[in-house]
Amino acid sequence: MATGRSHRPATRSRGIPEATVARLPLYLRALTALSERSVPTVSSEELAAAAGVNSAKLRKDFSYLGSYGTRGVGYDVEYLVYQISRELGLTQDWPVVIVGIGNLGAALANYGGFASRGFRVAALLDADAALAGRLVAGLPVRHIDELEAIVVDNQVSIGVIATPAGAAQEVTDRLVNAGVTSILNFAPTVLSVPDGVDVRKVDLSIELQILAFHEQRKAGEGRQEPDGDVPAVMPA
Amino acid sequence: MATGRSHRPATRSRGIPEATVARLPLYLRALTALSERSVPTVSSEELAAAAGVNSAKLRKDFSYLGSYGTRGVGYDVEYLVYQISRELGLTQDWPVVIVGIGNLGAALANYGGFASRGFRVAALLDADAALAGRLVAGLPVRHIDELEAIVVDNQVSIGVIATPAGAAQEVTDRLVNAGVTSILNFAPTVLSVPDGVDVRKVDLSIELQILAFHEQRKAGEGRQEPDGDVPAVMPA
DNA sequence: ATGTCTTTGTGAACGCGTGCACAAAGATGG
DNA sequence: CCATCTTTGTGCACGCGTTCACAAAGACAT
Ligand SMILES: NC(=O)c1ccc[n+]([C@@H]2O[C@H](COP(=O)([O-])OP(=O)(O)OC[C@H]3O[C@@H](n4cnc5c(N)ncnc54)[C@H](O)[C@@H]3O)[C@@H](O)[C@H]2O)c1
Ligand SMILES: NC(=O)c1ccc[n+]([C@@H]2O[C@H](COP(=O)([O-])OP(=O)(O)OC[C@H]3O[C@@H](n4cnc5c(N)ncnc54)[C@H](O)[C@@H]3O)[C@@H](O)[C@H]2O)c1
Repeated sequence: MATGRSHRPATRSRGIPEATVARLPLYLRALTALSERSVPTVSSEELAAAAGVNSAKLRKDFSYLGSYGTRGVGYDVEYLVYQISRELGLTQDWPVVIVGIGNLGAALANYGGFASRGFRVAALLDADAALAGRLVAGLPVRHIDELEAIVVDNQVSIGVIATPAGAAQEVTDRLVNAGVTSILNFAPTVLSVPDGVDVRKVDLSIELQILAFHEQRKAGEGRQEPDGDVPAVMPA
Repeated sequence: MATGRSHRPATRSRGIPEATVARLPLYLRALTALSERSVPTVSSEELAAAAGVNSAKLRKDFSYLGSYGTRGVGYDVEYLVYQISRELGLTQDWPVVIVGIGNLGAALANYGGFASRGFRVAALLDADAALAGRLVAGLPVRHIDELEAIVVDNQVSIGVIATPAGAAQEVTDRLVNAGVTSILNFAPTVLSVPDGVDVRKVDLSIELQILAFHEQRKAGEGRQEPDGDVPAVMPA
């Protein structure tokens, strides 16, 4: 079992900073909207506003991809859509398995934005035998025993985990063993994976707690915390 | 309408760095698990491993909260649970409304991890009149018209948006107008909010695209991109 | 061709976050 | 009371990310 180092030091793959990679999908979404309205070109200022970022940041981000703009005019929308799609690897198909078809897993399976960008749900997996065969979003739920075969046969490299926290590590191990190298984890656990496997997590509970922190600050504005006001428990 | 600057420059509220705030829930989760196993104390090394972070980082994070450790021993688990909870504002109740009770909204409503940490679902709201009154996770779905009254009456300060993208900005405006100052957005749109309102977004599609980017890199290992291989479309 | 005007692409400065490495603090045992 | 051993708390250096500000590039009109 690997130590789950999962924190590569901001890998900067071929010179594209991680922070930039995380924003490319945002730009792509804004550009796609422009494209649908048949807007031919867009300035960094306009596009930045649409994506909710600073325009200098956007220009610098694009500069990592190459010089795709025209001074005095802006960026060609279609061309940029293509370049970003290619950079993100969206010009190819990515088979995905979803494991754990409960409330969340079923919602994910039904999510339209999945297929829209080259992500194809190859299979839905669950340990509950009672679920097996049932159709969710038009796909039959398969039993978890079939995991390895499905991953290998469909060359699945991306797995989505929506099982309870207790099962997440075991599912991860099986996915990784079968050949999956990218995992999107919705279960509230820290996953251990070998080097070379990417894990991203989505954690509702953490997001809410961060909001609560700032909310508390807003409420306590001006009022000074006594700070010595610590009841009861103290360490030996 | 405000410009939706939502990016405060790493606010550093009362000296606690934003990056630290984002990790506190992680520590809290690990500590809670220890607490349930009645472990009295824990070293920074052990806790860091459980939370999947560097131990020096963890110690520095805790140092922002105060000197709660004992050299040669470690940290008192219960005490730390209390301190972090207090810092995050989890010692009080946070009423939350969920807007858009479709696939995702219903899954969120059913999510147990919600109530477990002081977040109480005050109401479920949807525009679909056919849904009104139906029970989801034991709560009746209320019509969106009741939004303002519910927010005011329950002093709701946190809103969760799970509507289609097209409705998200309008829902946001209404929430903010009614007094909500923190928003967790699941719809794939950039939201504009006035200063003082926090927005956090959860975007499945973006996460997948980031994974795809790295996946593509792994696949293309060694093989050099010709880079001049750009078909068809070129800007004038 | 030349000048003007717009917008890109980037050099440079700065601030935040991370991790090493170690001194100081305290526990523990004799 | 002293020595030893463990573990914290932090000074420091470094690298990444952000933003400003501006020179250069190109479009467009005359
Ligand atoms: N529902 C939410 O909104 C939400 C939000 C945030 C996080 N989460 C997390 O997502 C996960 C799923 O949440 P949910 O509400 O859908 O739970 P759920 O109980 O409705 O669904 C879990 C599913 O996983 C299946 N499962 C259990 N063990 C399995 C295994 N070893 N292999 C394959 N499948 C297995 C179960 O049969 C079940 O169908 C949980 O970890 C939860 O904490 C959920
Ligand atoms: N399902 C997922 O896994 C998933 C994942 C990522 C993002 N999202 C996003 O979350 C949102 C919801 O997804 P979903 O799959 O639950 O969609 P859904 O269509 O199942 O549910 C949307 C719900 O919002 C309600 N609604 C529409 N307009 C409204 C309004 N103005 N006010 C209040 N309610 C309104 C609809 O009646 C419906 O019940 C979408 O924006 C989607 O892109 C969903």
